[in-house]
Amino acid sequence: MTERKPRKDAARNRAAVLAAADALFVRCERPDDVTMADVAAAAGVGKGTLFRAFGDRTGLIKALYEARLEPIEEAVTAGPPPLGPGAPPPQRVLAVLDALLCFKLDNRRLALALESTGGDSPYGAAHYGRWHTLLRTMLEQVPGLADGDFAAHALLAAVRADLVEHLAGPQDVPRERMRAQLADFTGRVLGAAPAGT
Amino acid sequence: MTERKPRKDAARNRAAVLAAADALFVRCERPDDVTMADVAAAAGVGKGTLFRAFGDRTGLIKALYEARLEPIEEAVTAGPPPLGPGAPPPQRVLAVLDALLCFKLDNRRLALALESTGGDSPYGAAHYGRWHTLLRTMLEQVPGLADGDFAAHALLAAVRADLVEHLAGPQDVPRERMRAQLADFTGRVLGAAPAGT
DNA sequence: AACGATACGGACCGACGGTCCGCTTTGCAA
DNA sequence: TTGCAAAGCGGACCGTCGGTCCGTATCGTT
Repeated sequence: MTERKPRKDAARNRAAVLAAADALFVRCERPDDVTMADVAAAAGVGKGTLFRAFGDRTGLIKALYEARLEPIEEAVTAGPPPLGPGAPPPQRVLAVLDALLCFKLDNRRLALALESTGGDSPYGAAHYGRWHTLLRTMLEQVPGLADGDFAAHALLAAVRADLVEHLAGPQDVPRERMRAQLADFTGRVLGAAPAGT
Repeated sequence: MTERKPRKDAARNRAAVLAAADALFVRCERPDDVTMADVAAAAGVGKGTLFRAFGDRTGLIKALYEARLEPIEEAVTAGPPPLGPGAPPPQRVLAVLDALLCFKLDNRRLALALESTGGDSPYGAAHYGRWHTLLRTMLEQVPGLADGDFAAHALLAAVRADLVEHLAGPQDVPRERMRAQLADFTGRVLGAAPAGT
């Protein structure tokens, strides 16, 4: 309805901006020494173009983030178990959180940029709602868990970008160790009692 | 050694700034519509004074935060159990996290300001290290918990200011409910098997 | 009283996110 | 091919904010 196909140059510029921003975020130390002017310059584009295409800084970061995240969301909604649907809830929760952790490790700066976008919290972003709903739904199928809603929030908090950055960076915790730690922690939440049914 | 007693007006101004900033942070919607100029004006002081006393914005917020936090740290290090030393680790972990949650509920805007101080993450702040060490130490005495270090980080992440804000604000979760949720979640981490010894 | 040390305060600066508007490009249609 | 309106471009420009600087006022000591 309200769909209007963009002009060719607009599409090209949008892509150029995304690519440039991506590269800049990878190379930067802290996310906010990538300025909008930097991105525009690196993309060979005026600032006006950049802001028209993405609205504001947050919009640009969100667009980048969603683009990177898409394969994972695809794998979760339509891929094979244990990530995809069909796996028993506990295993799938483990798998989803692990995937999320790996994603943040692979996109540290970008995730950091998104979550530390001053002003609005990460909890306003659309994708957060999706992850939370998914986790909550699965957690509610775990017997004995009183409150899936809060548990979902808390588990997601365990893979927040700045925590991951803190551990992977200054603390120098290796990737596999972090994954194991997270899996252990999550396992406890899912039911520390190893016996069952 | 490097201690020099401050001049009387300096001390008075410092106090005025702290009080003014405190009031402004309580009344504000988002932490960054309290500007340094606002604080200076509200305190009846020039910007120069403000920056000389606290270094920068982060310094001011940290000073405020630590001041507010002091009673709780006191209660933890020297008060009666279960918050103070002497309580068995699981109960004390519960008590500490509950105290922390209540603190963030009572100081939402301030905590938010501190943790969203763009640039450096919350993990650089001194008090974070203190809480983490305390929790880790206690968690390591809980049997079956493989990694107290990560668990401590993850539990602290569950009471992060913006999560608390998200739940208490937009989601309108009542205080007591949040406390119960956190306690339940923490209990699971500590050992979901309620039976035992 | 007088004088050095200390602190004050607001004009000033540089940076950044975001806007505006005259000019260029695009793509449709005659 | 040419003409033309709409869509898009880009960089000068703006307001705001954190932070600095330095001439002036205050303190407290002798």
